[in-house]
Amino acid sequence: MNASAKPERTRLSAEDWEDAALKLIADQGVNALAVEALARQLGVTKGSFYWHFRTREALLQAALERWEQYGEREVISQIESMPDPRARLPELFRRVAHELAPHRVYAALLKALDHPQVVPVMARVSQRRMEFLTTIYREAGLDSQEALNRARLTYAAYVGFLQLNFTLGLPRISHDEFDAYVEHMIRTLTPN
Amino acid sequence: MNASAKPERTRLSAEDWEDAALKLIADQGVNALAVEALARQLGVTKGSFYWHFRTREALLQAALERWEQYGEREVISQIESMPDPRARLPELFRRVAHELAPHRVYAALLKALDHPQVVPVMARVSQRRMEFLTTIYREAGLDSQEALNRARLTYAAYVGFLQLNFTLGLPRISHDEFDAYVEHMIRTLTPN
DNA sequence: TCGATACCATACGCATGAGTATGGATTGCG
DNA sequence: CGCAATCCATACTCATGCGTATGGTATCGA
Repeated sequence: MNASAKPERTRLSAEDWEDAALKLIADQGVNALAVEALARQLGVTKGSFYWHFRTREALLQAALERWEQYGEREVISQIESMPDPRARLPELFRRVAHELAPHRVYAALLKALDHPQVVPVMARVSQRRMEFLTTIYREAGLDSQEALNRARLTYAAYVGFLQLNFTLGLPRISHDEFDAYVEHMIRTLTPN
Repeated sequence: MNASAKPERTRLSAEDWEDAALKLIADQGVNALAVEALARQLGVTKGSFYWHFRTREALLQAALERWEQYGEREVISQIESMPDPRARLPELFRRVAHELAPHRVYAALLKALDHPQVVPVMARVSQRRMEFLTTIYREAGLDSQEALNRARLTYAAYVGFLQLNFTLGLPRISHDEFDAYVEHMIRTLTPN
């Protein structure tokens, strides 16, 4: 998918606009999603945009749905295929911690939870991830209630971390220190 | 301070505008901070505003500084005065959990971390709170490194919780279930 | 009481960004 | 080749929201 990134001077499709929109959202947030700005970045004008989309709102909607679909998927299935349930949590934590790039859109959308269009998307995505986490905690030995609460705690820590490090650049943590933090988190949040 | 909320028809001061601004920020976020909207809400027009402030930016700056000063303060000193260090963490968690109203501004500012004016404020506030948490963890028996990481984890969980429940309304948790969650969090994050 | 200062209303200018109208260029296809 | 679609540029309109100019009203001290 997407054969032309920027240099090729072929004509654009709706998907190109959606990809560019997601890129811009990841970089500058949902508020910065302006059609004329996007057009400049793509080397065209508004005239092009309004052929592919009826409105700016429609672009945002399409981009969000695109992100929701082709979002994670792989990570979940790979983790689920691991034989030892107790080994899944550490593996999940380390993976997510070391692949922060794909989470930049999520972090940006987190800051736009007042926007009516992003709320339902974030609600669905967060809900799915929470359920996944709860299942893993159950398989790791926690009872139903404990697993749910631990999943809430874990996911909150994940969300909070994104906020505090991506956008806000708290005392720019070093690479080694970050690894130590991840291991600390694993020890603290993994059952026994 | 502030003798007239809305009904009294006395004339306004700069502080009235700042309070109204903070209220609006807590309700609708930083983006919604418009001077004509604020003026309508206060029953006056722009003409009033631009007598007290040179620009919209100046108002935001003043409101942020006001919030940073008269923000928390009390909680920290009260917790610090508790004799038993091990009892401080549970008490802190329960207090924060049950007084979420004062944290609405913080939650709103969290969603505006792309705004250059709020970043330094949030950096300072978060930094202070983190250091406070780290100290408490040390006094509770953790060594330096562990205390810092545990503080990071705890504060991230706090921040994430604000996002997931204030703005996003994840499966609207019940009151009893919320208490259970808080107790679970205390058991999980408090040393031994 | 009366003038100076503090506070506010009205009426502007001006920039930005969404959306429309319309015509030109390019491509696939018969 | 040639004619439809498809894709894009240019040139507008329109609403919003910041900031300014200027004049009016209230309030307080001398």
